[in-house]
Amino acid sequence: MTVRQTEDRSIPFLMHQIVGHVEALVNKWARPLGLKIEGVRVLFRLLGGDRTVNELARLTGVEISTLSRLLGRMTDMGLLTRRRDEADARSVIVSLTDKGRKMALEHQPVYFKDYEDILLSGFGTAQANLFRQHLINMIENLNAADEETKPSTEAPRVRAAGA
Amino acid sequence: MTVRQTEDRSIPFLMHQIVGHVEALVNKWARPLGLKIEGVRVLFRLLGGDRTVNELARLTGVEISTLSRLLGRMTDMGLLTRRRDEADARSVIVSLTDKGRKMALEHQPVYFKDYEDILLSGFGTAQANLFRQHLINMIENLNAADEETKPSTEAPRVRAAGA
DNA sequence: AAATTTTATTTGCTAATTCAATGATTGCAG
DNA sequence: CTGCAATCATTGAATTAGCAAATAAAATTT
Repeated sequence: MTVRQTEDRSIPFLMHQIVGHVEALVNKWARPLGLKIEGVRVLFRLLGGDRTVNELARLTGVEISTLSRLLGRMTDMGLLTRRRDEADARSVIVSLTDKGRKMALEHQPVYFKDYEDILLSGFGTAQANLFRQHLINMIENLNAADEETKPSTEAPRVRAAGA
Repeated sequence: MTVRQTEDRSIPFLMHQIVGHVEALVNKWARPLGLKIEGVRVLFRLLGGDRTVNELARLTGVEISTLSRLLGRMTDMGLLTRRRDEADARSVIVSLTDKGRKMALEHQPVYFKDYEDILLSGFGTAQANLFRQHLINMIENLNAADEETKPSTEAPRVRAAGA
């Protein structure tokens, strides 16, 4: 099994391996709950308060059409509810049901701590914090790279020419 | 878009975001080639020599049945070939065709360097190396965690150390 | 205010992904 | 040698992903 025998030490690939491994662990763990990692993310995210579908997509990294259907399934499971936003009827607000909240609270420590602890085994506090900061810097780098790719901030006006 | 507005600073989640972002970039880049990131990984991996399907699955992190079908598609595209291993007729050996090798060589620098450079922007050499080492340590931690979970067999089945 | 554009969510369609089952081959104990 | 378990790869069937189109409600222009 050991994913060791690799010549590819590129950072993107190493991170891919780690993330894949952790997500496999989470999936395995969440299976008895009838969820996969995306559902787990939604569940715990909602613990922080109600969200619109759009916000959830941004916050969990799940593609929005995928998320829409996932929410349907989780609603069927009785874990959450959807209702129109009265203030802006385009939006749908997603909330946990009591059942969903109970499930989330019960497993919260495992999800938020255990997997990180496995990764950080042998790391000192300072090291861990530095590492976390590096990750945050990388996200900023990626966002910056996106900006460069699409410098159309000023005149993106595309007149509807054809169909 | 900026994936910034999140309270979740857990390391698994941060890494998930980064990996997702990078993979989206690679997918976008690889689209004109008719590939997605899994195909790109297979292509570049084979540059290091022929591999069995099993080895490729391990080395690329692609699930094996997914990989099997992916190899079929890439074979249809003329990028690689499959043949039975004469020594062990259970295995199938995958090789690049000339076309596949040419494609890989042509794009190798982009794949192996550009995305890492984006992530590491603003990092010093020492920082980058330290970060890389941390990632490697994390992979070892995950492998160790796997061992604990399945203490079934005493004998560590470490086969084919250096294929 | 009518027309147009933008934002928010859902759905249709196609392709890809997954788990589980199968077929084929090898390794090994008796 | 024979039977049984393990390994390798593929495939069947059901699920899921992701793009684009559809629907609907604001926001903006004219």
